[in-house]
Amino acid sequence: MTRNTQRDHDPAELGELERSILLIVWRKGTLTAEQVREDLGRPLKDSTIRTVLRRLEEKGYLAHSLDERTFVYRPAESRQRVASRAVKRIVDWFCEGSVEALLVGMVDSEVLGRQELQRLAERIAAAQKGAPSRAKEGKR
Amino acid sequence: MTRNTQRDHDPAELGELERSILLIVWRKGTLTAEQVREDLGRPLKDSTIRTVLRRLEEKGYLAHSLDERTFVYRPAESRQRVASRAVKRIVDWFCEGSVEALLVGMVDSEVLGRQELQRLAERIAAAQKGAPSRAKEGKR
DNA sequence: CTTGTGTGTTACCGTGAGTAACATTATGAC
DNA sequence: GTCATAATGTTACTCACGGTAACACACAAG
Repeated sequence: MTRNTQRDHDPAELGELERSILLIVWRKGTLTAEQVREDLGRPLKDSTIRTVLRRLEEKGYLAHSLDERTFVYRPAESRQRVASRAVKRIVDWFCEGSVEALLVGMVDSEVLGRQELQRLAERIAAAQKGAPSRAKEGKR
Repeated sequence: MTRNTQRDHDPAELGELERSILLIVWRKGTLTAEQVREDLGRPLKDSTIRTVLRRLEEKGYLAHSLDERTFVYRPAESRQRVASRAVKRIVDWFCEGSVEALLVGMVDSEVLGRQELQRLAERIAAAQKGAPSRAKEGKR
């Protein structure tokens, strides 16, 4: 009992290779380890790729099914969903839950430009009309 | 040369203890190692606290000055600023830079409620008026 | 039955964070 | 001057995790 507070499988606890591979899977939709290896621009051994894929699946980011006896991996969660959770974590950690404070900070530190903010406002307005009230039903 | 792509000192690369301590410093403003130790609810040795404080300073999150010969720590960066960078990292990693996509995802996964979104839109609108055009000058 | 193509298992290494002991220095009291 | 005290400085151990991969095993095709 030392550093283990509750590290379940929170997002963003990914290494660079893991992230790269996850991105590839998200981009392609479904693919095999071999295809991932080709897509990556790096000279990594086949077993390396498979190890990472397995770990990603263990962590809940990927899922796989069999095609003949070949593993075909698929995302288990959408990119946005994972990103959202990661952001939520950060907001919780550093902003004590206030998304607004976060946004303000983002503008202050130039992470978010005013133009983007502008478009964001428009998008939000549009979304507000486009889908009056749900955010609770299908959850996709 | 293996996993070293460009890990400078990006935010969110913090452990739990580091985060806790950082939060305390942000909350209190300025304090000594001993005060941090008291504020934390955990029975940690004095040297532990100081090691973490030193590491946080090395990473650029804290700064200190001397009061008599005692270190008085202070945040080197605001909570929001750090959070913003962390979010930006995530957006870059997972959303290929699109903040909009992120927001959409956050609503979809119920991380961000529609009400919050509403208020957010208002805030953004207000900010737009409050400070017509800058985001490039003082950077605080 | 051998070969090829996949998967399963296991492991080594480096780094970072948690944790802390031990050494050193400066200062004020005697 | 010396000693105790209160800081800081230095160093280190351990564990978990991620990068990387070798090697073993299984099974289908020829």
